[in-house]
Amino acid sequence: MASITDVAKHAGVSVTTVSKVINNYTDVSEKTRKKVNESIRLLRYEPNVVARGLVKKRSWTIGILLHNIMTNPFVSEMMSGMQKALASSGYDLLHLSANFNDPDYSVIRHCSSRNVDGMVVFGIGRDNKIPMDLVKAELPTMFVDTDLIGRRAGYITADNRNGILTVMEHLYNLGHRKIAFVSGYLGYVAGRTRFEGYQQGLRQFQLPYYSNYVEISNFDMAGGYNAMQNLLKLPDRPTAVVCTSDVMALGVMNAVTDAGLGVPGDISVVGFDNTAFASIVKPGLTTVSQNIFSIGERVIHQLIELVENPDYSPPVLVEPVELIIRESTSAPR
Amino acid sequence: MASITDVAKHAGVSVTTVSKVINNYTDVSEKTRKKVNESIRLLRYEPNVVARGLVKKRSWTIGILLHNIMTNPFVSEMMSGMQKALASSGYDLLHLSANFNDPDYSVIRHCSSRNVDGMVVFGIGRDNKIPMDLVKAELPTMFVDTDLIGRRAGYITADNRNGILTVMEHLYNLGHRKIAFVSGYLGYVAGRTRFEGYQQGLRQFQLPYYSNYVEISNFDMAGGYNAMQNLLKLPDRPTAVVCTSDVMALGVMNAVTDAGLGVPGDISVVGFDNTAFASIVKPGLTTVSQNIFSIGERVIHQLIELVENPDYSPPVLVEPVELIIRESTSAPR
DNA sequence: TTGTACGCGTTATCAT
DNA sequence: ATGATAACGCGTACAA
Repeated sequence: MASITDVAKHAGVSVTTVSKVINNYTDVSEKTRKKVNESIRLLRYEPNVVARGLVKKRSWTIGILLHNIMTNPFVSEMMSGMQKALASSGYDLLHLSANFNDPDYSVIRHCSSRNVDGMVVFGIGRDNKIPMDLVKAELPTMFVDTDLIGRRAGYITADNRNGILTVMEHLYNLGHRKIAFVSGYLGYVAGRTRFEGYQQGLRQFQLPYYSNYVEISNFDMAGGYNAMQNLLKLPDRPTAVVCTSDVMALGVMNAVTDAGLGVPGDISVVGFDNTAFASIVKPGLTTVSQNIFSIGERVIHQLIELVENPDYSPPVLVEPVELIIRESTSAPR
Repeated sequence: MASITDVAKHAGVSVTTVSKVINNYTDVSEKTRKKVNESIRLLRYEPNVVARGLVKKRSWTIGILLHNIMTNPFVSEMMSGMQKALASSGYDLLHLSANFNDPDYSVIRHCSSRNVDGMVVFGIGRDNKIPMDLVKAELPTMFVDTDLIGRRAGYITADNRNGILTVMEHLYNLGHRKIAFVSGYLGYVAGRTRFEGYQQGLRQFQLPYYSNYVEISNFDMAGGYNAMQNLLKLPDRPTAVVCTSDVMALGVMNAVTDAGLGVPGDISVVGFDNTAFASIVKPGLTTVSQNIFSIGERVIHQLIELVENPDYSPPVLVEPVELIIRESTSAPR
């Protein structure tokens, strides 16, 4: 690949002049500009980002750290959104290969070694030191689903609270008064805010809070199944179950069916995420749809803004969600 | 972040000596080595990959080009495999932001501008010029599911042919003699080799080939649904349907059910991919499982080998698959 | 065994 | 308007 020197020689000018043309400096005559551009075209020259980065101490690279990719159904959707936002932005996405088990792995060293301009962090909670390291180092960072902010760090998350609130409203309007809540571990923001939505919903509709109606279990089908089995044992069992994920909701539905009961006839079930399952399962699962694609897009837009503008105030973004009503919810018997 | 100069000053040696220590040269005394390493530790020094890359014309970066991420259910699984293989390899994965619509986008320019060491290409077929550009430029490349090879390019794909062949054997042993084939577009290797497996299976068991039993449709649920509707109209309808994807199989199953027939009672249905759906749907879907995680791992291992060894012969890898038997197949009536 | 000098491809500064 | 020169952080041939 031709270098800037080749172009300079070919055009009969200095390297400096070529650089000026590339970077749209004004102090170069139209005539030389044309000549240089012609040489660039002929030699199929492309500036070397690495060399440029060395002097500018930048890389036009957004680093990303993904943990537990496989267990998260949204990775591909989020990446699609990011890909769209990155297209023709001049930035590429650098998937950092981190060994999360290595105790002396340092994101900061990794990033500065590669001159990474900004970071996206997804699936890594506060229990890990990485987020705080990023915040302290004041490297431009956007967290997804981790409510951490700093001088150069913001975050984005779906509007979990309102999502569950809408679910509660939907169920209340159908006539449900005995509504249970099935969730995975509450340590992450997503879980916590969804639980808050549940509690707020109860208050709003003046329903009592029964701790027996709250089941914290594994964040998968089996977790949902077990949780529902417990709920079915209750003397005054709920007529509706709100789950914090579609997979848990599937487990719940199976438990209901296996107990000889029907969904939604005996018990209404609601999921969260609107994964592909939700529309395929029978009965179709009422659930909350988060626009992950949009989250991916916005993360990148915000991050680039943060990178390029030192005074940009790190945003806290809450992405709206939407209730998708299908067949798994109806009025109670 | 401290630079190599800082370390040299701190240790009271020249920059060269520090460099030699970093790169494990033998011509440095144990004493100075210790001294230098101590300084490195104290200053939390990390060599700058960008500067190093400028000198060595490398980047310790594997570029990846993903097209249509969202429509492919395997991205996250493959990326997990790649992530595992990349951990502690020293390489990071650079997700190239390509504008596929831009006619004068050039992978080669993009790669050489960033000194990308090798490329992984996934979801981009021969109808695009990108793969051939890579082959011609002799940039170390591994294609996934695109059977293209070159002096520095190889590919990896699941053993689609044997996968379908195993399915045919399974159905034949159950007693099926009228076996239909439902597939998406046959332009890609995956589709083509699966079709070859179907044909080979027919020959192997001395079954006739009926073109009416072959339905090419859209690669989604609706496609499967429509295909099955056509098959149901046949005077001598099949007793088993082999699909080239789980989603198409779901569509097929729905069409069977909607026609008042049963799976597997009236018609056995087989999918491909063993996506999460397969085990959740009722009846559970008999399908072929590809080990995408392993494909991801192997792609990276091979590519790194290719990058670091100029004489390494580009591999053609076929990843074994496994038949997962569930409830959607049984002996015909 | 250690260090000097140069080059990698680019941009910034300053002189012309 | 143009160019010579230094610098970015590092690797290496060669000299000492």
